[in-house]
Amino acid sequence: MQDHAGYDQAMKREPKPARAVMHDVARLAGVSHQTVSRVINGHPHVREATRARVLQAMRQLDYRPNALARGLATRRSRTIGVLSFDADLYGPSSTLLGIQRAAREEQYAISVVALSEQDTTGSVRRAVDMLAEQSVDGAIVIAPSNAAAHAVRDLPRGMPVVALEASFGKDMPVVVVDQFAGAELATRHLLELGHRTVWHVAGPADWPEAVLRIDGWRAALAAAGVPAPPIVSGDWSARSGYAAGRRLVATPDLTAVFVANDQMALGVLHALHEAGIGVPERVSVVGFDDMPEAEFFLPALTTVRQDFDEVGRCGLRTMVEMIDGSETFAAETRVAPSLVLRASSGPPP
Amino acid sequence: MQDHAGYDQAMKREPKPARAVMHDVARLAGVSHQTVSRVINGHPHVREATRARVLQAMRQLDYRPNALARGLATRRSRTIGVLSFDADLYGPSSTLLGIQRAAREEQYAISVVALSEQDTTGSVRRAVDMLAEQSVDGAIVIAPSNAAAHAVRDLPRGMPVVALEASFGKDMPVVVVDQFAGAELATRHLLELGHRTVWHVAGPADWPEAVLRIDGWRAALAAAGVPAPPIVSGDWSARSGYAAGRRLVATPDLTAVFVANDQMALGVLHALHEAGIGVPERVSVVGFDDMPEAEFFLPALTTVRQDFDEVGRCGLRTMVEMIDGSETFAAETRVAPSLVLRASSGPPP
DNA sequence: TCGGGTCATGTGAACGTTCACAATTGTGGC
DNA sequence: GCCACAATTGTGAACGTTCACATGACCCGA
Repeated sequence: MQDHAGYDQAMKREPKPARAVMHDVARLAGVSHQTVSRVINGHPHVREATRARVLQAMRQLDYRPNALARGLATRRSRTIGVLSFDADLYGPSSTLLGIQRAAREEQYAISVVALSEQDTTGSVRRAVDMLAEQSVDGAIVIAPSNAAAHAVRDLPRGMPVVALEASFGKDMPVVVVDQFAGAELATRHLLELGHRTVWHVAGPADWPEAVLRIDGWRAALAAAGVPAPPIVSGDWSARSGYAAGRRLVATPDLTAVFVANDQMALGVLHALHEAGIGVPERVSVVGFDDMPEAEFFLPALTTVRQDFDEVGRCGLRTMVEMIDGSETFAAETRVAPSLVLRASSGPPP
Repeated sequence: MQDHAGYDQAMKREPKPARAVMHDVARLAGVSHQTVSRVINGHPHVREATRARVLQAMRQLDYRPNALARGLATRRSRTIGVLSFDADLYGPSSTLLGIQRAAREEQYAISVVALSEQDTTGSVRRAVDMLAEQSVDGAIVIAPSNAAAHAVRDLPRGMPVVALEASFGKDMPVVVVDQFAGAELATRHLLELGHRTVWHVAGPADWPEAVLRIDGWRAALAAAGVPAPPIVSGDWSARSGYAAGRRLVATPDLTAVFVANDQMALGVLHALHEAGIGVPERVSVVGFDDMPEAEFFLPALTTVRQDFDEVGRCGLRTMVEMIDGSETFAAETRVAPSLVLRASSGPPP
């Protein structure tokens, strides 16, 4: 045994302070490990004096419970997995932030896996496996595009799942901003300003969000008895918005454009400016998202505000409710969008 | 015991498929659990036929190893904690993305805690505690501001830490973009265009990054024998940039501004436009970051490009090296910035 | 004075892995 | 035909919690 001790010491590069465990606390406080456990978990039936002694011992040893061991015993990891697609876009990334903030309040840890459109089925599969192996208590999917739908199917059966900003049928709770209503709002606003029709720069066709915005736009036009002009599509990036804008400037009767997100709207503004077309004097532009920068575009962008932070928070709250087994969680939470009026929209020339 | 079985069944709301564990696989394959473990971890000395049988059994039972149990036994969680401050800014959030991508390649899980400037010492402390309890193998701090320095101190001693985009003294590895050089680059560019002097809109004074950019700007001016004009400060937001811009337009001899980030630069552009000052005809503007939108500002923004994705990747790689105990990890990794020339800078009027 | 309850605490067995150490079998050289 | 040694597999004890019970001590009403 002397030898063994020697070996141990030789192996230790630095004499690590060797984290205190529950048993150490118990010994120091003169109680059993179970009593310590009770104190930690706030069980009743612990005498005040004992509790104090235990807490004192915990402080003295700088004890921190080991979440791994706890998770193993309890079959709850208090960790929620987040599967995030296209996390480089404004929407998904701020939704993620909302989730994180809410998680911290609820004392849940968040394990994020960021996937992108280009990920192969294999890599998505592996990412999902990782979440499963970590035995997360549930998964939140920030999944605007359809690619995510596949990923969801690979999650272990019986694991609670919440979808954000998209719905994959009726088998899981969903938190969404009402895209349809938002698009209507924007389009109606332009029509009410007196524009004869409203053009649309859409997002990728395989994103439910993009489709819903198209639908809302169409509905508003239809309600006004106006035929819908052809759609120009982009990939959400400012660059693609610029490309779309270049195509639009060739349109003779163009006076109003509803762009499916702010970044593309920026590109459109750029293209219009380049073509010497004044905004809003000759063409009005309305965006979608209300990213913080939108207010300082040239001109300041009229846009539809989505409260991503709120979406994230709601998503996490719903998740926690599912985990806690209450049967009362909302099947669908709708966050209302709102129109933010700025300088980029005005009456037609 | 019959009773017990009955109780069990009564408790189960849905008959959950009861995740297979290593022992189940072992039984099905007719080997011991240890052999299964060996197969999973790719140990040598397992007969090919046995390995095949085990793999088959794993597939058949849809077995996934339990990372919690593994972590408990092995004292390695294969999880890295990320402490992110101001994750709503472009820089930190894209750095985070780089970390995540790299982590996935290295098969590490990422546990993120997003903190903001407003977080009280207490809430930061609790966040750090959470990471510690999860027994993360190490922590990466995306910590531009000084507030983070405190948090780092609370991490358990002996836990590997890497700081990104900031340095807290010499006790931990650091990955940074050379802010000083970037600022010099921008300032020199403007001077070389013929501007007599260059004004500066700086970030908050308690951010090392902001200070380094100020230093680089000053150094470039000094090298040209030009006295530095007074600094205008913002908080990185476009709004604060706009406010700074409004103050700048009052300056009579203003011909060139170096703004400490792109979002503030957007605000400055807005203010200049509002005041009827042409860019770059009358005033040149250079930003910092090169966010994707910068190319589509009006006019397209000349800026200093930081490769945040690379910073994140390097940070994670360094972290993994530290965890693996190789003594060869870099104490400081410098990522070089580069100047991106666009339309917002030109010769003075 | 006795039973039946709640309070306060302790004991040992899970949870699902890996680790340290056997134990058993096969292989090649002499 | 025997020995040293490697290859292959198995056994039981960790890892640090919580859970299910068991055990006393105490209190209250009959």
